[in-house]
Amino acid sequence: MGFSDGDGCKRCNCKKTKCLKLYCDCFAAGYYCAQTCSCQGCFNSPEYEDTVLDTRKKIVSRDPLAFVPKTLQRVGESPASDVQDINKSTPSSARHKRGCNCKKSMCLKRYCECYQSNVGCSDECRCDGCQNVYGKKEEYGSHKHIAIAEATNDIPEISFDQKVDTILHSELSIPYNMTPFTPLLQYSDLGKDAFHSRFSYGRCGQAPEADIALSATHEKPSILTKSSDNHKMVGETCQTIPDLVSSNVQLYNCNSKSIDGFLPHRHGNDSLSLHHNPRLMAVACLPSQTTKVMTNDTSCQLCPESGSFSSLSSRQLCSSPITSVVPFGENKRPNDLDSDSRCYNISEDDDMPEILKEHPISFSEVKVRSPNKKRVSPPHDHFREIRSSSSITALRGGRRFVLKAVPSFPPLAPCTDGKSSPSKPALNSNNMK
DNA sequence: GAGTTTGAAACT
DNA sequence: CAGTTTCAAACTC
Repeated sequence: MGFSDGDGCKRCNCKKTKCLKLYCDCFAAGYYCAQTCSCQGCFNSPEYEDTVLDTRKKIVSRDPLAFVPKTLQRVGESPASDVQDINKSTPSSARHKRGCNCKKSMCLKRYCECYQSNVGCSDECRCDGCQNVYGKKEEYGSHKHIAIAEATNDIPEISFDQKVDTILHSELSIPYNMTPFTPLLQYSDLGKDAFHSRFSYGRCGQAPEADIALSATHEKPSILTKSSDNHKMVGETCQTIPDLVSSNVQLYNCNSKSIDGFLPHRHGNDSLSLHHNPRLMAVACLPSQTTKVMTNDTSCQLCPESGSFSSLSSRQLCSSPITSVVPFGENKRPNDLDSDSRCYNISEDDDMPEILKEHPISFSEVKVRSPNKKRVSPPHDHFREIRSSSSITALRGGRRFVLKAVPSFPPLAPCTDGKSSPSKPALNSNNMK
């Protein structure tokens, strides 16, 4: 359970776990421990990057959603409304990714993860006597289903684009005041060009940049980092994902050689936005043909109003474990995007790879592993949405959309005062393995 | 600040 | 996979 100081960094007090388990808030949040942590025998520092990475891999192999932000934006509600007053408002449109399991606290204390995240309980919660002031689970259950219905073809007056937008919005919207989150930006050129991109790597507000290059596609991505410190993990991390998750959702940059248009632009110390609003569209893809780009401690938000991605400071974020398939068709049909629209049009992909035309993917292939039987959330509902929305594809020449859930696996973002002291415990492999 | 309670995470 | 243990944060005094 986290506590943080003003700069948004977690502070932990771990004594036994060496800050290498999810008990440790710093570790769980994707941060290295800070000097101000009171932890003992901490291994969660850049010094032990390899150990940290190993541990993270193991945890993710057990629970692909382990490092996913804890709260999700709800369908059909603008996060902007939640942002009006970060300190006072209730992000009523958010919910905890797995729900809580409170028995005694009635979801009225910070023992409750929902309450702690300032979100209401949902029907995914298994809490007893829920009195969550941000919303009792019964209230949210009905709300969600309404929202899902809105995202489907069941409501004929909603346009195709609106439906897509609804889905994208629901998955990408990021309420404030949530768990820090590192977005997973994924890219597929579907066997075409490799691309280069930059992403920032933050230390709770600072953002040393790393250059990465990805090679596509039928293999695990090869990600080269060219950065000053601690960035190797990003590549390693990304490589683990395809093995760990049977499904994923990706951002695609179709036909592009760079995603510069998606580069985060930093405003001040820890506020980022992604400009240039590359046109987005959902495409079909084969899971094996994906390459992933992971950004760091900034999160991307698909802003319905501006039609652009933006990124929020790590402390202000939460996001979904599910991301929509959102390719960047920078050279295609510029008119597809309404200039001021909330919607991203789904384009016909003229140069859609043959393999995609010949091997349509059914939703039966979409699955989300949830090793933690107790609370894996995912995506039943999301996939209901998606499944429903998939009927949309019939409207557009039989295009199939495969939206797969991918666990966010945020690269560690050491706090500004992240530990790098020499007084670290000696690395003992016995402790780590 | 010490002790207790709580529920998530980890383990069996 | 259900039950149990461990853990660290939240809470109380």
